[in-house]
Amino acid sequence: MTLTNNSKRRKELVSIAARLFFEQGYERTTVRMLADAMGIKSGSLFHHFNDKQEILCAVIQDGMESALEIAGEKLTGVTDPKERFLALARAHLSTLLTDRNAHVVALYEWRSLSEGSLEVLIGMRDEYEQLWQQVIDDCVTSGVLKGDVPLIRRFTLGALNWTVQWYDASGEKTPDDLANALAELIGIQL
Amino acid sequence: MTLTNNSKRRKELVSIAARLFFEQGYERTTVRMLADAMGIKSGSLFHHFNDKQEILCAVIQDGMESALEIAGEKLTGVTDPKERFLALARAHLSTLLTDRNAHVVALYEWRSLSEGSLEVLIGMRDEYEQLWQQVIDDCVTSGVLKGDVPLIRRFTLGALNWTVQWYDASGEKTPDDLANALAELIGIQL
DNA sequence: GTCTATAATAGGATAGAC
DNA sequence: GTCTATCCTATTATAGAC
Repeated sequence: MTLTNNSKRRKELVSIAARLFFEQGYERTTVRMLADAMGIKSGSLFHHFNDKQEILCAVIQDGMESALEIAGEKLTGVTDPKERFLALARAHLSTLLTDRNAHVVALYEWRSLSEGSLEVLIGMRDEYEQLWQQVIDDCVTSGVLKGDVPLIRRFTLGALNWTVQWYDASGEKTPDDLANALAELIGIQL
Repeated sequence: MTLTNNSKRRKELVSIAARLFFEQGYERTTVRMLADAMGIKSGSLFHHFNDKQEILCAVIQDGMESALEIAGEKLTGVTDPKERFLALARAHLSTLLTDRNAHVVALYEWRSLSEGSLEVLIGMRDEYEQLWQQVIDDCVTSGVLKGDVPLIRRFTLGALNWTVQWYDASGEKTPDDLANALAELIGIQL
């Protein structure tokens, strides 16, 4: 069966596709490039996916799942609002800058998805934003932050998402350093 | 002559291209779509531009020029560090959310440029970032902000650039409102 | 400066053998 | 699950007339 299966093989292929989509963008990546990187011929790709955009959908789904998973892990057992904010920011930068593929694609290639794929993924995106919303809401309620919660969430995520454009993994700063610096910028200090 | 001329006609075409690139992205916009929107046949397009990517280069150059120009205007005569920060943030959001085309393309379609076009444009980008660097440096020097200047610049620009992804022009908030809110979030209040 | 016509190729996708 | 072979269409780009 070909339709949305979850075979181990398919997961490997999705992971390779994530890398290429991250490096060159979805539109500039051809099915032949994908097949090459996967070590198969382009025709064989369509045994695993119905079309090219289904590959993108799988990558983005994977990216959202990891983001949710890592965020959940890092928040577990943390109760202080400031610490929860920091944990979430670190989780976010970790999936963006360390894992470095699927989550980035999930953020930047949204527009290339077909209507159908969108529906499935919007729920996951909302769930992830809801996580941020709650954490920031706690900060505002406890007086750690001041202002409009959705706006703070969007500015924060914007600042974090944009790190993809300039972060140099071979530099001195770790993703955690960046998370700390952003928290400090908006007045969050432990 | 066709090469990088600056005819009025060409400027019109660049402006139309900016709109399409903004709406659908560079790669998904075909030369036929461009020609259609311009009211000419696709063959005629190549009288004005040597190839498709030269159109992108022209759009990005236009975007950077307006950004620099508007920023310069809004900063003129403003001396207080806080006010300069606000003026620059407002200028930035104005070219991103009101003008809404070329500057956005300049930020988001960078990767589709060829090596050659890159060289010309990198200088303009650096100049624009230098403007931000100085304004933020003044804020840090005068004690309005605290922290690493390049990092603050990148977080700030990230938060602002990401507004493109979620801003709703038909909503209640104006671009100026957003600039104020961001300034407030990082502790800048007049 | 724009048109028509068309070249040249790249891209996504399919069919059937192994 | 992969290969070979191939189809079909979309796309960028050119040539020459008006």
